Amino acid sequence: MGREKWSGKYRKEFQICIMTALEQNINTHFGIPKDDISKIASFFKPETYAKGDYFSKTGGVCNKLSFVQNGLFRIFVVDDKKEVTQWISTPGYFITDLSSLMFQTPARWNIQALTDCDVYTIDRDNYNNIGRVLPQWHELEKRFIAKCFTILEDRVYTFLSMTAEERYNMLYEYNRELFQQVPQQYIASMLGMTPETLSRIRKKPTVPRD
Amino acid sequence: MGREKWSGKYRKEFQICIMTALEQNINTHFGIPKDDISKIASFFKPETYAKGDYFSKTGGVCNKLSFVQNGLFRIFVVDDKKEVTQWISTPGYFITDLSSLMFQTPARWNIQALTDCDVYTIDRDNYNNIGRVLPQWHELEKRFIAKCFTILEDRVYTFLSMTAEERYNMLYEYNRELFQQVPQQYIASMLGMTPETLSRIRKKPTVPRD
DNA sequence: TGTCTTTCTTGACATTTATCAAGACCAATC
DNA sequence: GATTGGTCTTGATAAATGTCAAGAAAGACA
Repeated sequence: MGREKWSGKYRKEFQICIMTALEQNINTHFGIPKDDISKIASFFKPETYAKGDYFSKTGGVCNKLSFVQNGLFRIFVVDDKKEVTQWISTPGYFITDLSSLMFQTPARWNIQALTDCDVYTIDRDNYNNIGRVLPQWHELEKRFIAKCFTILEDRVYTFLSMTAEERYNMLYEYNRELFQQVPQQYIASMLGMTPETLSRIRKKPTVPRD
Repeated sequence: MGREKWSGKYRKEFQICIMTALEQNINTHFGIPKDDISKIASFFKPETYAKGDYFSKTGGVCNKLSFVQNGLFRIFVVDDKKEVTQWISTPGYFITDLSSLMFQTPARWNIQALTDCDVYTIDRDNYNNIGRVLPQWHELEKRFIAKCFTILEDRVYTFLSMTAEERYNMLYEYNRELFQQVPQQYIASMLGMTPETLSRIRKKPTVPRD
């Protein structure tokens, strides 16, 4: 689906729709009044990425934060000519290179669109200004980042205590659509195994797939 | 060394000394005026833990945040009667069960003193009040947690891209004292390998130890 | 539709790591 | 100074996972 579609009436509807999803997301993470939610959401502007476009590149500076409305992004680094996929972002999640956005340090991750994507974006200037418009902002964001921290703790735990097969099962239960949407080699990398190993795990009759 | 020592003159000196270390730590993380640093530090009260004491237990609620002045804490969970060590906290670091402190949910981790420990502690009530005394607090804490997030990202990356031996080498370079101070089985677990594997890695002539 | 490219699967084999069990070491205690 | 409990090491073996190479399948595109 080409990007030209997003214009005129379509663009308008897209915008309304995405705002709602973004507002919903903000709502579930932060228990705050509707007004404030709209205030926050109003800082975000619609953007599109074509398949293959980079949202962020290692070494550059990432100066935006985006809510993914539609499409998939892959977060990865290139290490000795091997790519290591750290995560795949699906609709409903935010993407950014956190340390780069917050401390203006070089980005640590490549973030690339795996498909055509619709996002809602806030740039650094506006990002730095939310706190003035909405005094609770820093506290809300603190809580949000703390949640992300907790998720990463869980992720570390999976590597400390689970086998490759167990990690596969966990991801499959949590997000089976992913397996139809992205190349398995990326999922394998993100699970800390080779594509061959993932393929073999999925072949086992005892293991769920598709 | 018994805990009775921490009384009278000793207690006083300990307090001054720990404050300095805490203030120094705050200083390196947040570039803020001396006054504010002291203000923050003044919320923290000295405490001691004896070897084996629990700072936090899974299932309970963790309602404090502590700065480790002296001694070691182990963060772990019990999983199918096996213990999984997530991390070992050394002097200069903060300990807490973040999600439990922040959201008052059940603690996810056990945090136990591996040695007699001196810490500086803030309880939940005071923790929730800092923001009123020091308006920038939430932003500072947000940045601090974001740094912790980044460290965890790196930790995930080590599991995605490195062998057991490489992870050992990395930790050994970063903190070789640890190997003299805590049972190797805990370090092995934290590195995602069995004690036997760690022992064999350390036996190799090509690998640094002691 | 056919061609080209990428991704997935499979097999054979190598390597890494885990498991189990026994003994060595070390430090605390009576 | 023997005993005990905990930890570390070592060996034998098994299991899990990685590597390399080839072919199959699936998608992308003209």
